[in-house]
Amino acid sequence: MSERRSGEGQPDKTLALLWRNHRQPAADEPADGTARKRGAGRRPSLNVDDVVRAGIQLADDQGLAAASMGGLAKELGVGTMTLYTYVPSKDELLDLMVDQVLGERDLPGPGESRPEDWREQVEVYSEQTRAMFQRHLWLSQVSTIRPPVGPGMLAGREYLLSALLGLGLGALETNTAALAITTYVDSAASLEAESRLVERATRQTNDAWWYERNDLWETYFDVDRHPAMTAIWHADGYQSSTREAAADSYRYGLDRLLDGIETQQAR
Amino acid sequence: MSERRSGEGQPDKTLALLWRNHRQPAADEPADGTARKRGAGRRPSLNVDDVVRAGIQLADDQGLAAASMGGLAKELGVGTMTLYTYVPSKDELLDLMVDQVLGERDLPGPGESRPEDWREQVEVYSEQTRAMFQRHLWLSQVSTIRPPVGPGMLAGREYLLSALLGLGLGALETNTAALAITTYVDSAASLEAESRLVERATRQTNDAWWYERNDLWETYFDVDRHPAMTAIWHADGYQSSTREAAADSYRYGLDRLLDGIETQQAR
DNA sequence: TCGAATTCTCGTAGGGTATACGAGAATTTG
DNA sequence: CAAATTCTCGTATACCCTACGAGAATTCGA
Repeated sequence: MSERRSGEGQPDKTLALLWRNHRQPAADEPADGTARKRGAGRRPSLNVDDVVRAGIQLADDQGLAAASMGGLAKELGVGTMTLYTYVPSKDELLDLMVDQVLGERDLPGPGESRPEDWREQVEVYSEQTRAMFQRHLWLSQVSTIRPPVGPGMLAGREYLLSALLGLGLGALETNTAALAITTYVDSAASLEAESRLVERATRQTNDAWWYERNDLWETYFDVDRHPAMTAIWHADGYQSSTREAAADSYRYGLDRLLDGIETQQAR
Repeated sequence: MSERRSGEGQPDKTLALLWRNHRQPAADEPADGTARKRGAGRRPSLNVDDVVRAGIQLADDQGLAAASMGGLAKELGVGTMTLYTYVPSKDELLDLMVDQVLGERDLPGPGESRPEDWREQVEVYSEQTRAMFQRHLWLSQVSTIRPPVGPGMLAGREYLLSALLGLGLGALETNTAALAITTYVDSAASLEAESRLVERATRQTNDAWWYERNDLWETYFDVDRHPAMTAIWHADGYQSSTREAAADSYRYGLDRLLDGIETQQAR
């Protein structure tokens, strides 16, 4: 791996793989990387979808680290290097896995029925994205800086933009708002998933982890240096459950963000 | 490493290391893990701060992967295992590095001068945090689910809470709002840093990366399935620079989030 | 029917990672 | 000048990804 998920190879091949099940290129060329002339030569024992599916399954069940090329090959009952017949590299496989699960979100396409209120439409995006992260906790460990530009990712972007278009904000502001919302929603959902992952890996709840550090407050905490925290503490501002606090702050932040965007409408 | 940064060891030792330069425990016990009785025995050639400083430096210059125990030891001119005299594990070293840079943010403490407007105070937090991520890009690769509970982290939390206290929102809502703000600010700053990191590692700007994928639009993009994206495109809603788009959306999202929180005040 | 061409299969080898263990070196104390 | 104490660090283990190239399977053309 270069450093971590670059997608360096040839972009053409990568795109062909990502869009392999959306036969758009009407040209007679087989677009390569997905369809072969099926003539001479040994028959393949797998196909790309098999590998992607198995990768997702393994990462779901045993964590992203278990979805190594070696582990995956063992799972599929082939030699490690055989996988490279179907997928050019581990990075590209990860791209395929990510776009696959992005596409599994149940978001209405153009023309399909959806809530009337734009805020409720954004809620749908938020809930579907959170659910996706919960189903596939390993997503929280994957960089999204250079996302797989496949059908799954594009469908998500399309839906969110379509939800905001009704606000009549102007093209540039609509796009900016959509970026801000995805930054918030995707990041918060990712943190939620990462939290569960850590709990699973350490076999310790985050509440228990904090509890273990309780003598911090007696031994090291200096009340004079932390008057605000002390005030909140005495006013019962801290919730007992880390998970609930995170969920509440997520909902609160999203609602306030949408409040703010709504106000721009009347500007 | 267990899986990724857990902080499993004994919490007492970990806390003693984190707070090693804040001599609070007035008891005669040397709190262990940081101070020794300095009697018999070979003299140490380093101390904890040396190791932490060198770790930060190396991660800044060559990336987090280069700051391995082996690489760090070479840098310091000692054997790899020597480092374990000063630091119990790689995970704990990372905690120390993180708390160190968290503490480097220039945030006014209690009683120190600061802007009057609460929004400007939040801006200070935002800008200082962004600058920190830019100085130490590797922070974007470190999990914050179980942060180092040291002086640096606590100072940041204290400052943000103190900025929000003036709003008079009630203890619980104040805390929830602070969590929402850190989620947004820290995540966005982290994404910004990660973006630069990827550009550095691949020696390719993100704009160039997108440009390489331009024939997506001709070859695979289906206008009928993506009317909203198409509309935004035709209305010049897309910016040419990825970096600028991210910066704009960051500022926009933070402003709208604070708008929304401000409205709650009058409720 | 039988090369030739094509395509898939996968063992080996190389350069990384963190850290448990235990022997040896350095220093002070009695 | 031993004994006690503390720091130093080589070795060994078990992973990771993937370049390379030899071998196996299959079909096509003559």
